Amino acid sequence: MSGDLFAGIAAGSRLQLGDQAWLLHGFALAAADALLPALKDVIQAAPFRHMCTPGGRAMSVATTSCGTLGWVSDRGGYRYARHDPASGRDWPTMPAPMRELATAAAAAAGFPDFRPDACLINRYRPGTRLSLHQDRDEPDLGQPIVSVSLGLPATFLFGGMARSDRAVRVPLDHGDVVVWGGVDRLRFHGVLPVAPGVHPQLGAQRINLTFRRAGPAGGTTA
DNA sequence: AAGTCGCT
DNA sequence: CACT
Repeated sequence: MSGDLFAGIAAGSRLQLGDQAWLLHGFALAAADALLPALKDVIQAAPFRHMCTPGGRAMSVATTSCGTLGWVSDRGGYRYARHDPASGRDWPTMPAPMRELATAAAAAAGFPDFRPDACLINRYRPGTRLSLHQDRDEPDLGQPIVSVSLGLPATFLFGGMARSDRAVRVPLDHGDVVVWGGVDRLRFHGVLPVAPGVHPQLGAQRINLTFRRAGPAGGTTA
């Protein structure tokens, strides 16, 4: 079973998920303590909310964002917005410890010049999930996606270029980071329903940070 | 009418 | 499966 492939991964090891896709096991563990207070401030300024898909259904996962651009979804589609539609205000600034972690993780995975301007923050309570999808709303697909797992464990699905392609199941724990870009940038991915549990630091939830470059290539969105 | 960062 |  695929779980056996991942069963004995040492902290700090890098596991290749594709030509340009990596699981960096435990990469965020050291940074997590500095990250969590900053994250708490972000969430206070821009609370989690349930967005609707263009199909008109509410996502089970709750989302918010920080950075100069935030990911939003409604009946009109997916897009990046400069303002939080719930408040009309700018998204909270991306805290430096978050940005630096993302840049370091990208570099460790072979993407040395990652400058994220958006961080989508997803909150998974037990039972919630995210079905297979592509991240394709960013203009510069040369920049990777950096995904940081915090709190409860989950099973990440890493698929192919078509939704129907078989997906690899990747167990993710608090502190794990997945990076994908280049030829793997548009691979379908998702998260299986999160199992009930309580994490010592985060309680009954998993929080995923996905860092992206959502503004123009190389440009200074801020 | 193909596709759904959907659900059962 | 049902909805857009």
